[in-house]
Amino acid sequence: MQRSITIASWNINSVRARMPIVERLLKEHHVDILCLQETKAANDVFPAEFFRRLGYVHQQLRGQKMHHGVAILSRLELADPGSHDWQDNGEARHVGVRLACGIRIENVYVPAGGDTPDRTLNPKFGQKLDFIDRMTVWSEGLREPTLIVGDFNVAPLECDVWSHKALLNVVSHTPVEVEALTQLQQAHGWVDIGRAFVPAPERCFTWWSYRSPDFTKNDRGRRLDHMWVSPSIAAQVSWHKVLEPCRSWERPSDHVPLICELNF
DNA sequence: ATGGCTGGTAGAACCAGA
Repeated sequence: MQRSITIASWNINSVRARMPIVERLLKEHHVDILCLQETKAANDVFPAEFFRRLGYVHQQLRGQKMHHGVAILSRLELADPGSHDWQDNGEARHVGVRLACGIRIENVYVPAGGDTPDRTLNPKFGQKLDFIDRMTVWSEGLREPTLIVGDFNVAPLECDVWSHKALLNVVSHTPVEVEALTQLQQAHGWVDIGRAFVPAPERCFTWWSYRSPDFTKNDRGRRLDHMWVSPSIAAQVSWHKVLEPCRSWERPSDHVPLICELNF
């Protein structure tokens, strides 16, 4: 068995629109397992053969037409695939697998939550909070060593956004979302790999809006994407990076990849 | 100046993202 495994996570914002830069990521970085979110492709139009040719012959696809969709592409064998419906409406937002070493990989796309941070005015915001609450209940019962990655759509710390004050009432950084994510983290003692390797208050954004003509100019980023690991295997994570340069690649996603290595 | 853009799908003065 391999002594180490490299795992990447990327909200790709349409896998079919990003095939050149996905290929670039996989060729420039040693990635054993790639977790994608927002693939925007039903399974029958997912570019499975493209990934097979790159060596990612083990695949777990959880797609749907138009929106959402997640996938795990792997050079290593994947076992016991599963999918939680934490949204409770059938949307394709989670897929999980077990690796031969016994560790589970869970790949999640938490809903964005709409514009208004009030569940009485905006049902999508309530769905987001309920989604996180269902993940919390799941985490409370979790016994297997697990790495959970994905677009959590919450920037929890003050230093996880370009301006804490400006974003306090903006969905992704509101106190109620941060509280829900904190409860989720505590339910399993999840270790935030991002902040373990880039300690607060160091800048660590993973998303920049498309709306700015030059995202580097004002640097109005947020840390929405995360990798969390069970406390029992936290010491096995040897390094972690946020691949910020990918935001400047041609025809980019608005999110950048996260990558970490697990040792045995 | 948190939408100024981007994608999918339809063929929209659409929807969604966050």
